[in-house]
Amino acid sequence: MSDNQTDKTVEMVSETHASKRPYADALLRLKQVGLRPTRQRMALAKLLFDGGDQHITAEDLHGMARKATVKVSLATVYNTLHQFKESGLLREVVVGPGRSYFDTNTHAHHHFYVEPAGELVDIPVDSVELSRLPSPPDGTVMDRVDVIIRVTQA
Amino acid sequence: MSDNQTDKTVEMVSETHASKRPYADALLRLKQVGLRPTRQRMALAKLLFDGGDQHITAEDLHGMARKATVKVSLATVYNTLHQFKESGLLREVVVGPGRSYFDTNTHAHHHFYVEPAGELVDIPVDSVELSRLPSPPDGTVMDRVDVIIRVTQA
DNA sequence: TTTCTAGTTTAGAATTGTTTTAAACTATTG
DNA sequence: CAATAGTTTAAAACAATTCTAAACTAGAAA
Repeated sequence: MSDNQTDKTVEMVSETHASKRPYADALLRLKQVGLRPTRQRMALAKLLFDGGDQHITAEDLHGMARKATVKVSLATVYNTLHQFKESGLLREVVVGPGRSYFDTNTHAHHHFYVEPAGELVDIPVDSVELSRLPSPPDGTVMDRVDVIIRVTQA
Repeated sequence: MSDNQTDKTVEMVSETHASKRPYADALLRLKQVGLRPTRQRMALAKLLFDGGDQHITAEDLHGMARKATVKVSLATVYNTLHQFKESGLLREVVVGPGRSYFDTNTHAHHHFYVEPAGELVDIPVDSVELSRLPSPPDGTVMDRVDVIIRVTQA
C-alpha cells in the first residue's frame, strides 16, 4: 500500500488501545467531545478509530457496520460523521463533485488523490513546504490550507 | 473585487475580441479543440469566455443563458461544460460535497474558498511558493497541484 | 441543392448522494 | 422508576448530475 509514514502510527494506536480494551478508546473520545455514548456512536467510533488512518465515505462506513453486524441506519451514519467532524474527531476531504471522504487523521497534512481509482493517500505535513501564502481577502480570516496533489495511474 | 492581477488580462481579452466581433473568439476556441460550433456551444462559449475569469456552476450558466434568451437545456449545459473541461478550455474546482465550479482560468493558479458564502477567489500561481513536493505514489504520475485556502467571513 | 450521416440537443426519467421528517426509542437526571 | 432531552430510524424529500431515446442539425457527399 506504499503508505510507509503512517503505518508506524497505526500500529502504535491499535496496539495500545484496540486489541485489549476495545471500547475504551471510543468511549474516551465521545466523552471528550460531549457526545452521548450510544450503541451506534460507540460502534461507529470503534470502526473509525481502531483501524488506523482511514479515508472513508458514509456508504463505506455503513457497509463496514453491516459487515460487523452493527445495526445502524445510513441516516445515523451521516449524522454521526457530521457530529464527529464538528467535534474535530474527523476531517472532511472533498475531491470530486459528489465525492467526499472523512479522514480519521485530523492532524495538519495533505493528500494525493489518485485517479481514476478515486483513492486518497496521506502526505505528511512536513513533506510539503508551503512558503509565501497570500493574505486572505478583506474581511476574512484564514481557516486552513488544503493541498491536493492529483495523480493519475498509468 | 480585490483580484488585481487577473483584471488586466480580462480587459485585454474582452476589448480585443468580444466587443467588436462577438463570436470570433468563441468560434476560434471551438475550432481549436475540434468541437462542432453549434448554436448552443457558441452561445455558452461566449457567455463563459467573454466575461473574463469566472467561477460558475452548471445552474449558474443555465441561468445566464436563459437571461440572455439563449434556448439551451440544462443537460446540454452539463454536456458542454464537461466537453470544454475535457478539451482544456475549462477547469473544474471542487470545493464542497455537491459543489463544483467551472473555472474559465485554465492557467496554473490557486483559490481562496470563502465560507459560508461559497465564493471562489483566484490566487495567482506566483503568490504561493510551493517547494519540496513529495514524489507521487508508485505507478502514478503527478497531474497537478491544487491549493485551496479556506477562509471564513467574520 | 438535396441527401445522408454522424454528431448534437432535448425533455423527461433515472440515479446518486445527502438531508429532512416525525415518530419510536434510550441514556441520563432527579 | 419516571421524566425528559437527546438519539435513532424508515421513509420521504431533495439537489445535483447523468442517462435515455427520440428529434434535430451541421457538414460531407452526391
